[in-house]
Amino acid sequence: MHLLSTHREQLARHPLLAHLSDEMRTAMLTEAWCREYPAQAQILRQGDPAERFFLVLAGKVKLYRISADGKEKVVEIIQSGQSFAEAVMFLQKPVYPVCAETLEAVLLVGFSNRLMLQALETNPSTCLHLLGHMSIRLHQRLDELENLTLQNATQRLALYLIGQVRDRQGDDVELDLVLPKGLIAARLSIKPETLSRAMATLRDQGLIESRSRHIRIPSISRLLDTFTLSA
Amino acid sequence: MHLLSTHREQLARHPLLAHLSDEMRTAMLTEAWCREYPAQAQILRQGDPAERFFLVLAGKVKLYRISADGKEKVVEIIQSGQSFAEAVMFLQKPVYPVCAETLEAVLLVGFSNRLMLQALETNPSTCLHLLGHMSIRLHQRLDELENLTLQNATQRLALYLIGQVRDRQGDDVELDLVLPKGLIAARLSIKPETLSRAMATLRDQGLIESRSRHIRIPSISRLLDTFTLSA
DNA sequence: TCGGCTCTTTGATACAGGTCAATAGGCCGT
DNA sequence: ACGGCCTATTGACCTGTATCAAAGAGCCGA
Repeated sequence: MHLLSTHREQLARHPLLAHLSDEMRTAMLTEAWCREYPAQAQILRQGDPAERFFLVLAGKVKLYRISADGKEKVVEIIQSGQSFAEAVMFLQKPVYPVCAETLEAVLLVGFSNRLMLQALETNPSTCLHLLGHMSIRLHQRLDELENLTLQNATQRLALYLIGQVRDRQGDDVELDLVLPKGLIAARLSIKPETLSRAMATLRDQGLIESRSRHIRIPSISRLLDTFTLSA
Repeated sequence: MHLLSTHREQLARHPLLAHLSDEMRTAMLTEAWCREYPAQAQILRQGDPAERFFLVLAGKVKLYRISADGKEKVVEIIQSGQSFAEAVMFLQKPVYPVCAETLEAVLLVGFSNRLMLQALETNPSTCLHLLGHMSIRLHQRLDELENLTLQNATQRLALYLIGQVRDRQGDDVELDLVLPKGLIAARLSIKPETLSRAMATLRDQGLIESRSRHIRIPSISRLLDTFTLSA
């Protein structure tokens, strides 16, 4: 694998590799491949046999699911530095449960499931890290299920916006959306039109100000209260 | 802990305990408590600090979440023999993410998270089992998310019914619902009224026959086709 | 057997969000 | 600056599910 040294470091620091023995980590790294994808490229398809899990070094990857009747559900947007498909290797019949597609140019590293499983057999500490990792994922999904069933479109948008806030000091906050609105809509399981109307609603209530991608939240707490108090 | 020997066996066979060393398993079992609950009893509340995970020896347990504005979302129904809250111990700040309540008289065993974590540190094989376990859970949640967003009430009911089928030999199948309809509705995130109408729809289309809790599916494949073919 | 429960079904109506269609705004290459 | 293309907004309408209300259907306990 030919990688920039900055990338090598980034990889070695990743929690899934950091706690391996030196030989194991080296083995994983020598066996790994690294590839560049253009924007809108198919990385993997739902149902493909899963032999690798992945780490995004640069760019964004969209994970989505196609239902029997062709509709698409965006499951997650993987940002640079994050890994995905690490949970698949533990299935009896390892098959990717989602499709993956690049949103922009992407630099991707693929690691062998087989080697990783082998490594885990003698490395409880990495096992525990992975368990922690998957536990968090599991709880995120729970949050998401709750949001989908218990909150309406406007509330989901509000939660999304709050989740996007970088530096949380102060109640008045500004932020820039990292994704086009269409994708945000997909992520929230609503249509772009509905997202548009939801933003309008928040704007009308004075809860946000927005000029294209740039958004100001005059008071996060007020925004939160709106639906905490069943409004 | 005072347990019937049948229960002891059931416990020892459980995948999370079966692969522990004998001393570890004994330690877990001596430290565990076992309790009986009446129907409709609160077992644990969302937000409580999590010190144990649980195994249901008899009865059914409802896991649900309460949102900020008081609405309830049923996350899962735990049947006899299943465990729950095993993923919580890996969080930095272990706190139960759901409420748990008995649906009927329940016999419950509670194991120490601390001991289990300790056991895992020296037992990669159990780690791997747990990883497999959580991986399956994670993928179930994914299925559920897809169902919620991509399928309508009738389709969700159809999938639920198919999932309830015990012996899958033959296309013509009969089954008895194990839960009252109100709970099934909650599990599918719909109102009882809507469930009623959904059943009526399936009945009208000749896809099922139903007499109270007892249901016949003349042709599973036809039932599946109904929405696979985007009908 | 009779009330009095809860669970289920059915009907009427309301509302959120989806769908379709038209318009407006950005961004880019020429 | 122009046209073309993609993204975002706005409007009119439709559909699925929730909601409210009432009536049946089971299932006790007296």
